[in-house]
Amino acid sequence: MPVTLKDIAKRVGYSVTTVSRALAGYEDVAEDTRRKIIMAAREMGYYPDFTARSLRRRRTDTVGFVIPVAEHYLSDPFFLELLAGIGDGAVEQGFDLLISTCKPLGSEEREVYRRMVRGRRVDGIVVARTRREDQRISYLVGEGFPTVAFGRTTLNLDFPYIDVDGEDGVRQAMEHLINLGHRRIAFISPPSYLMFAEHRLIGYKRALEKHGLDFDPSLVVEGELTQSSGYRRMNQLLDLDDPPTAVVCGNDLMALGAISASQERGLKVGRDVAIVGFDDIPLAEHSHPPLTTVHQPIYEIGKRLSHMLVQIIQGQGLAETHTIVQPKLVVRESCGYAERR
Amino acid sequence: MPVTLKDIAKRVGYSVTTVSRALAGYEDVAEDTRRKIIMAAREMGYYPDFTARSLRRRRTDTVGFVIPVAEHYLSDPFFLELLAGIGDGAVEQGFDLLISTCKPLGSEEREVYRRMVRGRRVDGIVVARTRREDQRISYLVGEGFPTVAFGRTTLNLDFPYIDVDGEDGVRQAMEHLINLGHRRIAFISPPSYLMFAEHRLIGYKRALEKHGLDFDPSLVVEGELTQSSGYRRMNQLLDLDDPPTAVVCGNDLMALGAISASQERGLKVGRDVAIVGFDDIPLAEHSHPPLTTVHQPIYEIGKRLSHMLVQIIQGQGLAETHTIVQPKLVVRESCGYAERR
DNA sequence: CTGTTAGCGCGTTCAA
DNA sequence: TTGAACGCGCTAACAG
Repeated sequence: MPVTLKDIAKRVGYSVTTVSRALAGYEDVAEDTRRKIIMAAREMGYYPDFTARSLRRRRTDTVGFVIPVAEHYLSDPFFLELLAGIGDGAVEQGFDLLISTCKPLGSEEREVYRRMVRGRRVDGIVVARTRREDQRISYLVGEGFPTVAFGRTTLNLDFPYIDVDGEDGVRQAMEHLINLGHRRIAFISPPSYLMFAEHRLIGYKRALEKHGLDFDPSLVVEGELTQSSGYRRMNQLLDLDDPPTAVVCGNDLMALGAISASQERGLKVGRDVAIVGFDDIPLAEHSHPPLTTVHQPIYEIGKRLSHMLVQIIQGQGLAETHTIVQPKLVVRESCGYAERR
Repeated sequence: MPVTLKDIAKRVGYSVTTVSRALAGYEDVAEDTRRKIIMAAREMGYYPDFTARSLRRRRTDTVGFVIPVAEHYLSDPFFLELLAGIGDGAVEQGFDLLISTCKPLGSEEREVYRRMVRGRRVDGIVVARTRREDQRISYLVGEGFPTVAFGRTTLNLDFPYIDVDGEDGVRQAMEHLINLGHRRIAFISPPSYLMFAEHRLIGYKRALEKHGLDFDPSLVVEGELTQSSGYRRMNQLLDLDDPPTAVVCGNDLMALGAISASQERGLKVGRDVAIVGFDDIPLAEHSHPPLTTVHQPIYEIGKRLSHMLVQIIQGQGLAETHTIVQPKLVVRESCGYAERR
């Protein structure tokens, strides 16, 4: 049986109240009494009951995060990094992290969020991979529940977020490819229901426009952020009568798939075809050839989101509620730069 | 303000108790009463308070998992898959998942586990990447806390686990390489404090022995399960006066690093040098060349661990408490098999 | 069938 | 400086 305040009280001969206050560090406890109580607590191995404390304080010191898992299980290192950032950020502030996984879109998802919110399971929620009209956000904001998001939405709602300027990221990638002489550049887009698909696509289009290149719809295909879908989409692009010489991918995983597809056809990536990713997951650096990609500081964003969320939970104002982070193109060899040196 | 049982009771004119029972589906409530109560609850948007319920029932319906993060953040897809498995398995049984991250070994880790256990934060814990003398296990078992592990230990303690037969996995890899004609085979080991490092090393040694090959200590180096450490260790091996022609790596990430290192030196992996990994993370299939590796069903193991844990929590007996899963070599191209066909 | 009584363990009045 | 009383929201034993 776990040791409770009552047990300590009985042992030292003080009331539960006094024990509680002594342990909580209240000033109105005699030094001597406090010492005795703390000693006893230590000896008896007292540890406050989390549940009871939560009920009383009306907060759980826990943040929630629901991982949207598209396939039967997830494999995108993006989430692992984000998770680590959120987790570490939470821990730094004395908060725990409650995780659920759930297929995106659909009623099950709604239920998962309701459970967390209405069951007062957590004090706040981090939403990632925002959607254009994100029902999760509208629900959470509607409930007045502390929420922060990685990404924007098209909703006319004010909520705190951090987002990466995907438009600019893709623009950087495009400029680089265009400078290298590419004219037929394809784009393997993330699923279009995701908000960042739109930003990245805009970056693609703007860059074409700016350099007087035509927009060819057959060069834009939609993938599912997985390697295998990148692989399939790349094959599709290479099957075109007039295939692209360069491809910008919606994330690194798809870029890796695209590399595989190219290599299987005997193309040398970086020479015969240029491939650029987005995210800069740890694998990107170690792929073969190393992947040129747009770096976004996922871990740091996760950590910062946690900090923001905790601030909101604790009723402190936020200095910045809408942060746009500038990503940065990391040039490696998959687009041929290295060979030109 | 959230709606409570009391609010409903006031509205329908019954006692809190009756409302509670009606909602919980007890039989001893008049059909008519139940209907009214359920209607009211629905209209008012009632949702049970998780914390209060936990306090009363003395259980949280939550399982805990502490991710051991060696570097400043984690990047091994292994954990993501395991996490997904544990999470899905938990959800299937109506349990939530509480996550913490923590550097392995050291006092901070002990505190994290104490917090979960003594604070009755969770009902049970999953331990992964067991260590030879795993203090986490001895602590948890000592506390009599529901625990399951992915991996064995050298401790003389009885606790439920699932483990992969790493010895046999490496044996399979070695047999394959030896059959292909390799005689100088290196082993990039996981950190030796990990239990599975030992099993895999034994598999390596036994295979050498069985085929009458000498054990050369300079061919065994210890890595840290990351790509960059695989990269460094591989370089070290290739710098030997008499470098190996084949390398078995302690996990896929290190194998990917080893591939990079080899390629940077102009070696063609699969022809000039054979590389085998362990895990079969999704990336393995898509690396270039595709990685020959020992497959272990990480997601399924995670799920099964969750199921076992919940069974223990609910006081049901376990059919199998010590499960050894047989891994299976997946032959791809990094060891040259494909070129021999 | 329904209500009363009685906590779960903790923290916050308020009075002594 | 300390303690008694009270309640967070829910559930369980018991009585009627």
